[in-house]
Amino acid sequence: MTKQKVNINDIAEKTGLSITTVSRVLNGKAEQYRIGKKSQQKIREAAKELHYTPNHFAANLRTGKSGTLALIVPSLNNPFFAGIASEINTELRKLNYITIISDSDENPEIEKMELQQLVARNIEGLIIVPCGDQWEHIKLLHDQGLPIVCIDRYFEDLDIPYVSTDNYSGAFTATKHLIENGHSVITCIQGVQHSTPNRLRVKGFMDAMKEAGLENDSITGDDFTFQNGYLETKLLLRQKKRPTAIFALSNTIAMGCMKALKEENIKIPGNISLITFDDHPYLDYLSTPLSCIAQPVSDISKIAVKFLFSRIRNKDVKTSQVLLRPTMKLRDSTGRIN
Amino acid sequence: MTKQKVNINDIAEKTGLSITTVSRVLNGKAEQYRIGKKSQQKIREAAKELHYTPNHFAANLRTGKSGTLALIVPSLNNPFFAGIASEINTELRKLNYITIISDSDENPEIEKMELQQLVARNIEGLIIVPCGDQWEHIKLLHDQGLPIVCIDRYFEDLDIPYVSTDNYSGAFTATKHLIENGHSVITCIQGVQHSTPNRLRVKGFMDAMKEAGLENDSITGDDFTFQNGYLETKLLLRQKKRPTAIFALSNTIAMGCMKALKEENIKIPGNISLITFDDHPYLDYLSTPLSCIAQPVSDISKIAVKFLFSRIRNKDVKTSQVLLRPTMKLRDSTGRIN
DNA sequence: TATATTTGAATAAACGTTTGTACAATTTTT
DNA sequence: AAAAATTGTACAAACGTTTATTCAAATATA
Repeated sequence: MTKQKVNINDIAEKTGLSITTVSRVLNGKAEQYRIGKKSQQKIREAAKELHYTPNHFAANLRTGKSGTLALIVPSLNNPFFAGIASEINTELRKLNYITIISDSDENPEIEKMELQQLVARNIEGLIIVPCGDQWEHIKLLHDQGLPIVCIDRYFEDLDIPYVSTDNYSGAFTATKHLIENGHSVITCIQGVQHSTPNRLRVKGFMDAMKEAGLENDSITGDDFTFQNGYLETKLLLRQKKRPTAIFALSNTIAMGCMKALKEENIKIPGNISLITFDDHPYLDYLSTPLSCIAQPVSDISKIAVKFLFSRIRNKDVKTSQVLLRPTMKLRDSTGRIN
Repeated sequence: MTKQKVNINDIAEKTGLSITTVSRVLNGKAEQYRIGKKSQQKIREAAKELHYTPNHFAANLRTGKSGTLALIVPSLNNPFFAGIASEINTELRKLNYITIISDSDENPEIEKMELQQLVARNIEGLIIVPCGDQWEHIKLLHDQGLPIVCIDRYFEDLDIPYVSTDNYSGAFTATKHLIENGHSVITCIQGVQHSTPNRLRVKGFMDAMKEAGLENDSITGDDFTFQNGYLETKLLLRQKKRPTAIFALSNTIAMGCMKALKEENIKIPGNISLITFDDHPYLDYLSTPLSCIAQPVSDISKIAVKFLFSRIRNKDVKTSQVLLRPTMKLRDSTGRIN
């Protein structure tokens, strides 16, 4: 209502200089083009006075650069991903980029559509937790030169950079811990089956079992959700041969387990032991503080950003792929059995 | 590397039609401008074949419309805001808008800068949880015609639309519940003091106390954080006259309380009762399941989106401001005292 | 003094769209 | 058969920047 948006032209008029000069000063290229000190000051003052905000659309149309990065996660409702989103968002802001955060809702079709949208918005880079086992659409963008890094979930056989947790070793450690405490009938409740982290966790679990000479056919579940954890645990408890320990492959799954166990009035770790992937502040205050394999969320985020920028700044940097060691946090949910 | 980006011109050339015609067809204005059926089909085919993706920057430069909305929250790390962000993000996607989620880190300066950035990106609307008590920068945009709706926190005296919880009644109810259970020495640990929800919650607390004829000088704290809850509880326990109940004004604060209480080996609700604002799935599984005043997060988000769009579609709709009733969820953390 | 160099700034073309206006060609009406 | 209306499409300007090129004035050099 008051004034229309101020543009570079208004400043040019007000100062009596050309828009070229204004643009250059405002872009910090004053020195490079030897704009006089006085002119510089006049321009800067006018800009401030008129409350000038540059129009990114115009600038980006010209330069092709959008100053925008994207992050796609499978679900912001999962505290693990929310944490990552928060970290990355602040990291990227520091670098003067805006981040568009998208939620694929664990649905590859939505992921593809979002990606389309983002590309149309000329994103300069992408950090993604891919939610399916299809990689073509991602690979395509990568080949076209868009800087991409996968986090958490990734594609082992592609040369797309990634940073994730050493899921295998995490799962192996957790399982071994249970075994060392005398458990031999252990059930693993898994998440999205085809995802790399899930596969490696399951492998870690199985290898640890095998190493101990235990049979390991007890792997169940199919989603990183509360519901999955709840349902599978309910079913588990109806089995003839109940497990003495459960290894939940995520935070959310573990919560579902707890609900089921509570309903059935089964004590942790008295009747059953429980260990989970992913840490969370709440875990410490549960009726039985939950032991877990904690992923280095903050490091993952920071390294992902680093990888992304080395790509952005130098397109033909060689692919970096890294797995970070998780740490086991023992609390009270895993007990000894004889 | 392969092909450069395809534009409307390429399609025009390929079809032998003008870019005007191409543009019109691709924008669904074919009928309006009576473009022949054959031409339409040729254009659509060519677009598909060439993998055309429109350049939003160019389009938006021309139209001034960005197809982008923004959401600013004080902290994505707070599960309450993460939940809201997730909800809103999916709601807005359904409406074919992209959402830029920003985190002001509870810092008004950052909030202002983010807002600047967002405005430069021509956002068409804003949903914000303002983090300070300054409203000028927001009011300014609102007056300039940018559709804005505040959620959770808002400014009572301005005519900016908002949707929030009836914090007063929530706090009143919670306090009354404690009083009815025999508590008379109750401490309220508050969050960001100047924020409207906090003020109203404190008022609700005080009024309930007053109504019961109890003195109510026990209000402490200054931040919606874990640390604040922890520290204040620690201090509280060193007082000569310990409270028998604590009313935490947020989820995060309550977690801090619990940590402190645990450290001091004080049982809930045996030695002290605890009730908090904000619900969370975890609350049910804590050593003592936590009673709370649950905010209707999903409704808040949905209504906010609705308000925003009525503004977007009709600039001079009258301001809507609404307060939603919270519900008290009684679990085990509040006990009777004699 | 004439020429070369430096300093400071402007002109104009692009970026990829959208859209008001114009205008032939065809069909309908008079 | 002439005039009017309809149909289908194109031209060209605009959106707000950035930037390659050009150029005048001031200063230094020969």
